[in-house]
Amino acid sequence: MSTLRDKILDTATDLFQTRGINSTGVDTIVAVAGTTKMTLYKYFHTKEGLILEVLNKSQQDFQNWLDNKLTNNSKAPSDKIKQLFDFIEEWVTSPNFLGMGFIKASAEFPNEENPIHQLSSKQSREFRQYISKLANEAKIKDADGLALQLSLLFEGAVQAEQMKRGSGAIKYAKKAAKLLIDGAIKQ
Amino acid sequence: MSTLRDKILDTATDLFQTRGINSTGVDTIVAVAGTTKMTLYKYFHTKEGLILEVLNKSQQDFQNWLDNKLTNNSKAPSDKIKQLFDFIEEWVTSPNFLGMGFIKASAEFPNEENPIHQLSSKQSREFRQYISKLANEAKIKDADGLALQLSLLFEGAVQAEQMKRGSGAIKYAKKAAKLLIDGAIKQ
DNA sequence: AATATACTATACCGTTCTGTATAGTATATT
DNA sequence: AATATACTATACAGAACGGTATAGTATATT
Repeated sequence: MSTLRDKILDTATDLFQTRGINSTGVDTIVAVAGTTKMTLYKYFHTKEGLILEVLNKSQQDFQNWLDNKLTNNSKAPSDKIKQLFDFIEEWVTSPNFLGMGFIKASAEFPNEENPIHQLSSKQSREFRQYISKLANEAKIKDADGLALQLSLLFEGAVQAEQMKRGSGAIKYAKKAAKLLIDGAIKQ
Repeated sequence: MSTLRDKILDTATDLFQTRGINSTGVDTIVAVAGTTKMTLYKYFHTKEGLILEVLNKSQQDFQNWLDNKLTNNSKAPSDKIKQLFDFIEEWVTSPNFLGMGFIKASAEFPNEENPIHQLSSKQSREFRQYISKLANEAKIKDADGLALQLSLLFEGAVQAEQMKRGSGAIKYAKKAAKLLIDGAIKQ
């Protein structure tokens, strides 16, 4: 596997997050990555293809990181859903945090017919299903309902943090999540 | 007051929401509005100026609409915060709903130094303060905390609806909001 | 020594972008 | 009749956009 391909992917990921996708030209990407357009277009047939790969890799990285955190720290199977927002807080408050790819992408490509919007929407749905799985393992009755609510808190908190770094929104999202989870367990 | 200026403003608002801000050129705006670039640049000195005015007007319209709804329907002063998500639901599920301007704009202009990002951030903060005022009038102790949590639910639900129209997310946001409000009142 | 692979360098194509310059029309005011 | 105002029509400047064509280099494989 070429290391240049990864370099382009990583550079694009960073630039898309910090400058926006539409505001980042391929000339900028190759200049920062230290390569040329010919190489970029060898690995990624179009800019749209590159964007889709960036989104996929970002989401995979996040999901893998979160799943490892939860797996390595939970004793009982019902611990995971309770610890979820602890690790989300860790992720959001990390100095490396640049935002959530699919949230920004869906805003830049608002048309539901657009492949980038569709991928974003799919990733959001899959993340919600992941939370739903955690809720099910914790024997929560309305697992899907709780998962949807937690995902709203999550996306709201990420949105708040994207607007103003260090907003502290995640602290309150965590509190709200605890209340909702406790309420759902007692049912 | 010129009617053409308003026509340009309305057209830009619609196009920015449906196609994205960066993806909408001024040529498209004037073509759809049925005028010319000379007229657009007479009223708005730059595209950035137009964007800022579009965001301001959108937010004013939304806030006015919401405030009228709440004022005309609340008997006791504490009713407003309880009815908040009823009207948010009405707004989100309306066929005219195209998303929240400042949420999309902040994603398209992620740099916190950017004037458009800064306006978006300010609008989000002001909306949270508005909710905070409602919570205070309802004699809720941690009014700011509750307002922040409700704003996270709000932005999360809007985000969800922007990703997939008819997601039904607002129903669950409403339930969660009721739980959080009741919890905050009992304290 | 010959060949394949990976990559660089550079120039270019056609299009779109924001913004302006120039000239002309239609309508209302004085 | 003269003038101001609002607007249209069109062409263009200068830059940036995505994407390609051509030629050449450096390295490893056979």
